[in-house]
Amino acid sequence: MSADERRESVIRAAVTEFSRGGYNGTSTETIAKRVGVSQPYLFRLFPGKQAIFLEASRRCCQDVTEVFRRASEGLQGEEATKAMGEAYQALIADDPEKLLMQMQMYVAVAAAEAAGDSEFGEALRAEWMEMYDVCNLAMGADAGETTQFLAYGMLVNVLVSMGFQPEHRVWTGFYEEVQPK
Amino acid sequence: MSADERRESVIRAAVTEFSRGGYNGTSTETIAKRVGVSQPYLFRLFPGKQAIFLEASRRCCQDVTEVFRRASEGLQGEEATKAMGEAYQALIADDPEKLLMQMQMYVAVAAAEAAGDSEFGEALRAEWMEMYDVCNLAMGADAGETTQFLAYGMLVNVLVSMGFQPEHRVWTGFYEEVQPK
DNA sequence: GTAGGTAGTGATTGGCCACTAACTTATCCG
DNA sequence: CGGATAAGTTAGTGGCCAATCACTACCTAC
Repeated sequence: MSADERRESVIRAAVTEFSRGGYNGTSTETIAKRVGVSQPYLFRLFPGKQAIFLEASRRCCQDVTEVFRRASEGLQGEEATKAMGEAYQALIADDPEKLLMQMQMYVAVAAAEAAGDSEFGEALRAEWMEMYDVCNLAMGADAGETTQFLAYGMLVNVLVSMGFQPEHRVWTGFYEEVQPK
Repeated sequence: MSADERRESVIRAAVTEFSRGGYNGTSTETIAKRVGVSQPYLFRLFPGKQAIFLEASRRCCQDVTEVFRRASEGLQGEEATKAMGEAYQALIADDPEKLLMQMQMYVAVAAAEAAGDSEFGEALRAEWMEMYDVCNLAMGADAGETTQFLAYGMLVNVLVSMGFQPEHRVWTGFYEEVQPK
């Protein structure tokens, strides 16, 4: 297998593992095992652990952005919002990794920033803004709408991370908002 | 100093340190240093590291809940919403720890849940619901309103964690929503 | 066939970290 | 005084983990 192909599979494995354990809670050994490769070899493919995490985060952002882009393709306004919301729900349902990895990314950026490393955060803020802009475009460049849409998305992320089951009363406020009027 | 007083100062130190480094990125040594006590002594005051993290998370939730409770005291509907929003902004401004600790809590619960430990998450879900209920009460038990309020709060948390500066265009959507009309 | 590049491994290392055990001091009370 | 109880320490242990180094196996082109 070529190095590029390996890198690709490392990134995929890293998303899975980091999404569960976070940056500090995931060993490079764990990732290597999932890839089916020796642990030292990861350091040939990437300069270090942080670089792997960065690529995994980036990939995760890009995947979510792509879901939004496709869902909103050719649509506008309320229709786009609805399509994107549903697409995100579907994404979460069969790939909660993506959601958890986002959460891990947020705290990792905070930690890096606190440690004086701004490059890491800068790269991921850029990635995040790409997602923002895709949403914003679909919403007809209405910043208020975009913000609201993302706000609900973030609450979903948090509630899922916290392990609130779908039947829990904490979710009732969503159905009211999404369907009626 | 009595053990109870020490425990109290440990919790406060733990909030500070865990909010920066997260569960796995913060050593008990770091916390002990901040308290001004030897590291092994922490294990006399608490059964283990996770217990310290749990108490720190709990405290953080309670503090935020208390801010909401006080801000909304005697108010209702839109006035309560506004007061709580402003109170939260103020809290973030001079105590970003609280916000970061929340984020750390979310991913820690996800990790614990993934590792098969549901007690930890259950305790923190209960704490979170207390906050939810305080908001919900202030909003006249309108689940839709409550959800929306918390959704914006979560987006704020995420954007601050990600290190977006106040001047960044990502924040424009907020002012539109909060002030005009 | 041999020279060089590419994919990959085994062994190791230095450092950290949660947690334990055993010891020390100090205070309070009869 | 004496002894119990509570606060706190020093020293140590076993385990993990990121990163490095030196090595092997294979392929390709001359």
